[in-house]
Amino acid sequence: MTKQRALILEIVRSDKCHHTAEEIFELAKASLEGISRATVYNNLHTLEREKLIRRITGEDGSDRYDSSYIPHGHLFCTECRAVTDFTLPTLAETLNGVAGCTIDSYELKVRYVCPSCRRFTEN
Amino acid sequence: MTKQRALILEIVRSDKCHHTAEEIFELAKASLEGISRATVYNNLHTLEREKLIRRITGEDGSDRYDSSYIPHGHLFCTECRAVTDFTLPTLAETLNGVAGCTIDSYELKVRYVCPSCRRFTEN
DNA sequence: AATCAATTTAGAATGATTCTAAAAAACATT
DNA sequence: AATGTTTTTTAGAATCATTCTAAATTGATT
Repeated sequence: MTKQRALILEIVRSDKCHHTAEEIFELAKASLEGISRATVYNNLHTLEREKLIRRITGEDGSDRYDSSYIPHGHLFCTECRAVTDFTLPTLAETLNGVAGCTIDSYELKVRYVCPSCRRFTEN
Repeated sequence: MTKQRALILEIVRSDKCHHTAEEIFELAKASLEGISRATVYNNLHTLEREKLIRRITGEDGSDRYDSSYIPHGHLFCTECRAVTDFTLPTLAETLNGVAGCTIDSYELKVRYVCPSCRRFTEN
């Protein structure tokens, strides 16, 4: 485990808000002067393959990374772009049934207008 | 409704396999000599906004388009890249409950190894 | 210290998508 | 059908996230 990889894992783990690779790169540079963008991408892939982090494909073209490997869904507010986690305890089981085998993983993205944005847009 | 838009809608509607924008562009060119790539992208966005087609963010960087606007999930085989539809009749209701309001839409992607690929990789 | 594999680096390359500004088409009104 | 207005189309340039490349560095092992 190189210091670059440890740092990137640390950044993803200590983050509540699903950063993009670019954001992680910026954060990493703050601690490790000369780190390269390619290193960030390489390690994000490696860590994902090792199931230490999870990738979620964002609404805006760039992928985001999530520290929790526990399967869960994401609520995307179409107004303010906030991302909120939620869990659906029985979904993985249900999907195994649908697929007819044990699934690798799932990604559930929900588009909605979050409560605080709803206050302004309604009426 | 321009002839370009009608053609693009027609292509998406008469397709079982979730084409990419590029594939739709190629198919469109076959019918309409000088159609531009930008027109394809513009219309895919417009049609999506009008809820006539649905966009799904594929596993491989490029978006795909789906003729069915009925909410449903997609099974992605991680071996052969095949995409299969499935429905989970109660999911939309469940998600309304989780979100605390009527959701706009959801996207459920499942990664697995499809039955025919499983035959080869197992044992 | 020598060796070999894995990792990192900077920057170029790629590929999907978006943008731009001008031309064409569609539409509404007379 | 002529007019003006709005929308759409077009070709190509620009952008942006990501991947690739090849050389340099690091780490682990003998």
